[in-house]
Amino acid sequence: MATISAETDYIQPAVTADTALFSVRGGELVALTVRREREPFAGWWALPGDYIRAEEALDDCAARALAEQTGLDAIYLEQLYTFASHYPGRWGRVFNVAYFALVPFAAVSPRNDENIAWQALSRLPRLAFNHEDILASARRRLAAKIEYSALALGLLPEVFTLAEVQAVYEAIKGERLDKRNFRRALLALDQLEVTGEKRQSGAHRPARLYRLREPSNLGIIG
Amino acid sequence: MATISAETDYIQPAVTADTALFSVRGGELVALTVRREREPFAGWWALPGDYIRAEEALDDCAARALAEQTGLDAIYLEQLYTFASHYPGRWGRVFNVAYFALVPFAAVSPRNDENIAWQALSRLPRLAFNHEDILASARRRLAAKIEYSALALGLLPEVFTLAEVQAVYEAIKGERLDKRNFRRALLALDQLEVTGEKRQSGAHRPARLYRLREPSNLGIIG
DNA sequence: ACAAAAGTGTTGATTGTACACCCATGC
DNA sequence: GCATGGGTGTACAATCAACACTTTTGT
Repeated sequence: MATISAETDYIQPAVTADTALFSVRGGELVALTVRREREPFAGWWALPGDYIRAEEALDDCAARALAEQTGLDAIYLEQLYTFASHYPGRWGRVFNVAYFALVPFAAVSPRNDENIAWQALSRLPRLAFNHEDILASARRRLAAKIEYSALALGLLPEVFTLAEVQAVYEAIKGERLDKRNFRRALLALDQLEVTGEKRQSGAHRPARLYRLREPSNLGIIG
Repeated sequence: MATISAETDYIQPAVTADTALFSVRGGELVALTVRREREPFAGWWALPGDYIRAEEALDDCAARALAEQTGLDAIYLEQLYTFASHYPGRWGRVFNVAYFALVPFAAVSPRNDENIAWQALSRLPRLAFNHEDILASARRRLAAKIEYSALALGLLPEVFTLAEVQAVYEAIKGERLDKRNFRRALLALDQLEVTGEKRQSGAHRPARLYRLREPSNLGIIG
């Protein structure tokens, strides 16, 4: 490298992994936030995240921060983008490696804590640092990925009705979908199987319950 | 953040931006490498890259390293993935923010230098660090993106024949394409215009020359 | 005249989209 | 018996994939 800068030139920044964790509650897309205790941005809502440890992998750091701060274990975790920020003064240079994660709705709840909250994406409060940008970016990725993967099935509990799946897709895409076309396409993925059970919920015909055939391969379909 | 680690816990790593720069030469997909002068991996081929400067943006760092080390200015540059490596001893923790870039073939040449070389992807030498992984990852991204964007047009010189465009796509996808279907789909993007000129190259009918209509919007089509 | 790449349309298969009614249940 | 969400099929449009011959040039 002919023109590399002098060694003293490169800086010693901090690196964090921060995760945009999505779920669906009551037909709305929601993201998990935790309240910051320390400066900077003490008292603000922020995405769960932490400084990376000395020998830790990035993915492990994201998963650890999530578990420590919220008690949740994501069913899907994927690196999203790295942001470089500069906070003058004692905080200096910070790199945020952003992650994007999903948990099944209603399957597990975060630790009951005033300082942990699901935020509806449609009524998002101001977030610390650049976390609103991270969340927006993660949301675009999620919307893009559900078009060609079975990823959204990761937002579902163990057994579910097809109407629930459709509600998840509608929450993510922000539009209504045709019931017959949706069900046809969904079942064509060949990822669901009927349990044989039904669920009664109101004064109408009970819905068939489904589960994932292979709990593993949510990534790309095919 | 209830359980955040003590401040002394987080580490002070080095951060680099490294770029997988693609082009097409003689119908083959090629990537640019530079020979490293210093340890670690002195003498090995590596992707162009550098440590980030104190107030530099990541994108700027990638572009600067490319310009300084190869004299090239990429027509397209996009962040790809961040890798965390650990090199025991004095090198310590390094984060590589990988970039993915394109330059037109034959449009500009890198500085003439023994220590700069285009490598055919089909005959890639061993690379320093994890740069083979970065290159493989960049190649997957390129292959995925050309399916739904006009990105590959960035690999072309200012004027070009449709056969040349097809050669670029075939090099990236690693398969032969149908001439008629390819041309129909390409022209349907509505990004090309005929120059009126023709290019004679051998004992056969000369080919019409095209250029990009809007040199700007290679990203997503539509 | 022949070799070599340029250029050009049609057809069938697949996929996507729009759309309306009957079913099972609780009250 | 009526209100409620569950469940199903068909027809048309759009897109994709396969395929072969004529044109222009140099030798």
